[in-house]
Amino acid sequence: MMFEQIIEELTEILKTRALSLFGQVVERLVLQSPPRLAMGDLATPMALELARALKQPPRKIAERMVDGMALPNFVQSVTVEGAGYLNFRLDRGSFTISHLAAIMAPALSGGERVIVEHTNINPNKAAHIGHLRNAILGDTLVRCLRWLGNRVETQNYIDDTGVQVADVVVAFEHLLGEGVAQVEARIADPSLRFDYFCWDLYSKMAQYYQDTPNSLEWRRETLHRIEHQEGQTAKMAAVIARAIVGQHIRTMLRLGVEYDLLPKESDIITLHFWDRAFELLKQSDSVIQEKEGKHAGCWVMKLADSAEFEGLEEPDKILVRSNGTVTYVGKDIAYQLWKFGLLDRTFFYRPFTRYSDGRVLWETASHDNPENVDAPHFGGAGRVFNVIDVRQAYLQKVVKEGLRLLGHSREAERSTHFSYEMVALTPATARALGMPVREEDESKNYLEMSGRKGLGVKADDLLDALVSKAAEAVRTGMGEEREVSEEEIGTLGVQIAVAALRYFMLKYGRNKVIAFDFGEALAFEGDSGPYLQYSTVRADNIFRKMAARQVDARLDAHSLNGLTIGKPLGDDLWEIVRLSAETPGAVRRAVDSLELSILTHHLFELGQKFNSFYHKYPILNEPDPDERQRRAVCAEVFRRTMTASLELLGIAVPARM
RNA sequence: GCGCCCAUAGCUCAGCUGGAUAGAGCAACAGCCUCCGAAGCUGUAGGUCGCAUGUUCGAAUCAUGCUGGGCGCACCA
Repeated sequence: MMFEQIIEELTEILKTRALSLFGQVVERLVLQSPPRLAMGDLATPMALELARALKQPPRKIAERMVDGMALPNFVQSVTVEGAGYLNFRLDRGSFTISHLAAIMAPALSGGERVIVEHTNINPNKAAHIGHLRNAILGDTLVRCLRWLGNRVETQNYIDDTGVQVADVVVAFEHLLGEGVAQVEARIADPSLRFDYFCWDLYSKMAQYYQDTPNSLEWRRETLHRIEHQEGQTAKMAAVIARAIVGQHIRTMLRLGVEYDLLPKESDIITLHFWDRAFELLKQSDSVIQEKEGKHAGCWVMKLADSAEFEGLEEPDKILVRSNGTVTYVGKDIAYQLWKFGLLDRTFFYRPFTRYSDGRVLWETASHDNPENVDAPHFGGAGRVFNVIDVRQAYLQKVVKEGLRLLGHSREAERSTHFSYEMVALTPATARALGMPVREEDESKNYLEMSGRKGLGVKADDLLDALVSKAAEAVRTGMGEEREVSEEEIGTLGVQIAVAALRYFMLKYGRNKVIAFDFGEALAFEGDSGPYLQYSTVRADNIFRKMAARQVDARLDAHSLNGLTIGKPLGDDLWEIVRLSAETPGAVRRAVDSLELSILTHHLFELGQKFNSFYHKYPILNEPDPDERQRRAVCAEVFRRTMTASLELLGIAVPARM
């Protein structure tokens, strides 16, 4: 935070100076770390920009800027370099000592109420790696937003009345001829992975529809019964959805992903959220019923007038079908209104499960119940992030436009679609999964996963593979002299596997399609989560060894008060401190741009600098106590920064590696 | 057809609101474990930043137009 403050003060000083010396108002001022450390710690090309307006050589302007300039705390000097850059250097010693006391301190809580909706997997089959990208992006965003002081509520929306659930119900009833009791028996059967079973069943059903088009009538009937909560069919849908959601929650928990609330579509229907939203939309004239044409009888939202939707061949979006049923977008508009507290009704709640720390994961309910009184206040946030892949960009725009048409343009502005590209499979991976790859697909870089075809890598399968590989690495890496229990190997294996997976999903820009390849996902070297863990464990080991050898690191709170650095830090040491100081800025930039890869990339750079330092500058064997102290401070800065930052990524620091 | 996204080293990607000599990882090659544990480190090699024009003191970054690829544009979600 200190570094950001210095940047702020310096920016202010420079702007004021430009105004008083040259009468120039500088709107935006670039002030960033120069490309090489020799050029100082912060630099601005502002004189180059001013040169045009002032018709003076940039260096001359720079020299006038510098002459007699007052500098903020910790800024030691300013020089003019290159074509006319202003380069600032920090007082390395005093900065390091002050920085150490405040590394990665979270912002004070009490900020804005924010809802992040993510995961949102159809509860009809096992989660796959595409869902993992969603959940990991969402969860990491949540962690960063909280660290920045926001009060965040995490929602995982459950579409328990949709076509996908209906299709599995159809398969159980018509393909297998089973009823609710038999489905419940399958769920209770410990030898069966119910979500895996449904994965296969769902793709069989899709195939059946294709071979026997008449069977689509089953889907229509089933969908209707589910939506109207009729009989055994609706019961079965609820039973299936609940069991699968439970499994999804367990899968995500393996990665450290937790939620606050599971809003269910069935409750949105039962509690007539849509009816209310529909009234509002009709009142505002933003939806009309078509009397003729191909949409005759439908209620549509007219989008032709909005600049956002310019050029669309079909500028109208159907919200209510001619048979009177509401589309998904309609329900989503109602849900989005509720999130902002703009719908004059709300849910009932009941606990779905309890996490190991006692925190309750709530689900919505359609009726009052004894536990409802204990539920916290949900919804009514000031800002909403919907983590949904880019293919739904158009629908998310429609939802946003719905808010705007209802006069809630502020909320529309504060609705953010956190979009990201899909996870696809390389042809090699698809083949490895036993999927026939068509000849025309062979030359492609990647193939889209398909739930209907059963083509995809299941989340738990990938995790299992990662865990066993990590455990194996622990086992072989430990050597014989060390006693490691199987239990500890298990723990370490999971921690390392999760690090590899979370980092893998975060390190790519969100607009990049990830062509999933087992080899790359299983990599523990180089630009990877385990690399960061390893570097941190190394730092921890240094201090553990120090304690064991009775060497006082002199880094406790008391010693730090009187700590002096002595000689200034050399470049290799200082670079670590400066990168550490830049980390909060990296978190902020990552959240502002929704590019979480900014953070992983920054931390990787920090890790590299540390590993390099680790080899070059031994600490325990350094004879000079002052030099040893300087190096220890550096290692301490690193481990505190990395430990706190890994927490933001949902990555644990293992006890050993 | 219209809209959005992508194109940077052999492969996978960084490159922050335009700024100083375009950087990593993997793969390749050459080194480093009696020395805080080699999941590591050091070095070598590898680039017409898809193409063209333009804006600018300055363009991988901005604008326009191309080329190639992906995704959307359902009374599915």
